[in-house]
Amino acid sequence: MRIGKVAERAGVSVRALRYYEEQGLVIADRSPSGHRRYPESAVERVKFIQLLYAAGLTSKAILQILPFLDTLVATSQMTRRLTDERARIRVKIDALTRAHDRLEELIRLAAEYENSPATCSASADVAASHTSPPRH
Amino acid sequence: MRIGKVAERAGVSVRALRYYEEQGLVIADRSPSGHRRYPESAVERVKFIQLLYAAGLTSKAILQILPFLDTLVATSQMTRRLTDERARIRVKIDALTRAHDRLEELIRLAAEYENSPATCSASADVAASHTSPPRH
DNA sequence: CTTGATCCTCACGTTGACGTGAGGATCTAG
DNA sequence: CTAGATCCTCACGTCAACGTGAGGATCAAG
Repeated sequence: MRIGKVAERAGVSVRALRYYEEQGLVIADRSPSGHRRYPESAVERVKFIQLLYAAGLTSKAILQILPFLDTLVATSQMTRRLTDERARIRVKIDALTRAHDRLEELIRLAAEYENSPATCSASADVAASHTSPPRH
Repeated sequence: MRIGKVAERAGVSVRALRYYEEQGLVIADRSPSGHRRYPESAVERVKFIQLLYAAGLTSKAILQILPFLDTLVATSQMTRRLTDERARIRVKIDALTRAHDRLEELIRLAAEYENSPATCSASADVAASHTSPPRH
């Protein structure tokens, strides 16, 4: 498959695919004229790479993990990498969840304000609290 | 309070605080000699800013939201900003969760391999699947 | 009064995952 | 066989949230 088709089917840019090759994430052989040729499996591989990028992994970290997809051989080091990244993702999910909940709290306040703009100033302390439960 | 103390208590660098001021996120008045003076409330404010940064918001986006913390006046535009950012965070949580689950799947495979390296090649298709459930 | 800690303002450096032409070769449909 | 689509390789640009000195003023304690 040519690079444009892979890009389209995987939902990334052509430039991104060249970058992935540069980083060693995807290997493409070449046609006699030098054009990249990808196997069908490249599409799923790129989607997986995108998944990890979206989770905040760096290309170096992805490069450490990809061999497992190819060989399914799990050294203890590979297992540790996988669990380490999973842990990192968990931490991020927790941080995002805290931010989400905090925004939700503010949105509730905003809704209260819309219902009765004049009588909401008593809730001002809630906006300043960070983790503590309501202390009225 | 001086900048060093705020940095320490909020868990950020002095440079970060200067940057926040540059972005209009935190206002500090100055001593006659030009040193920044922060109110106590600055610590919580900076922690809130950090929370939003950690959730992937840009300083511009945070700048749009901060006035609500100060005034607790919710225009319809403000409410929309809050809900928009909450939605964006949700999307990120979902993406992270997908990556997390995928890694978990791989970790299970790795564990299987460790238990019986020779008999696991039959699971090779699992590593290539993306969203589909086990189809044995 | 002095000294070490803390603060100030420029202003350039860093990092990662690409974007964006420049300039040119190759492919493919009609 | 020709033209438009697609591809190639450099190689510099981007953006955001700071890091990192340089060079100098200010503060707090003894």
